[in-house]
Amino acid sequence: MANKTSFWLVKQEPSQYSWDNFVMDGETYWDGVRNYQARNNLQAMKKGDLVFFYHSVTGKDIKGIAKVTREAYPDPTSDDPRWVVVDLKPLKALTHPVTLEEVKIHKDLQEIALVRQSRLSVMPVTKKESRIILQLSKTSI
DNA sequence: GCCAACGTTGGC
DNA sequence: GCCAACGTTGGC
Repeated sequence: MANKTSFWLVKQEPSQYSWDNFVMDGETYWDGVRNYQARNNLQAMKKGDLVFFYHSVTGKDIKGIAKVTREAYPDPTSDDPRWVVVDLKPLKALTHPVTLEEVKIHKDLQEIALVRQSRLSVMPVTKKESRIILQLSKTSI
């Protein structure tokens, strides 16, 4: 993995758009973000960055990793120019999905935005946190 | 189903 | 510009 690669995490309710839907689509634009903080995170994504895909509400676990294939551009589902999307492509399903519970009990994941800011839907993940999540998931990239 | 944590809206 | 009221998200 390139050292400049940043990690992110996006949340989605699987009843609306699950990891399996995403894999079947092959590639998608990440639309519907209507929150400035989440939007700013989308805009900060660079092509090649890696994005954890989290199932909220049902499942509450990190299912897989996606790759940013196109940087932020205006949200085609909105007339409002403030909102943007990025293109994401599935990279790999996690061998072992990492549950919110596992994240919460890990002493080095106490500060992760997923726990601290439960309502944010697009958030940065530090390199250290990413390494731990990958370890917990028994997945290498 | 409840509620905490936020974000947004609108009256002043 | 403040703040109360309201709406939404998401964990429990």
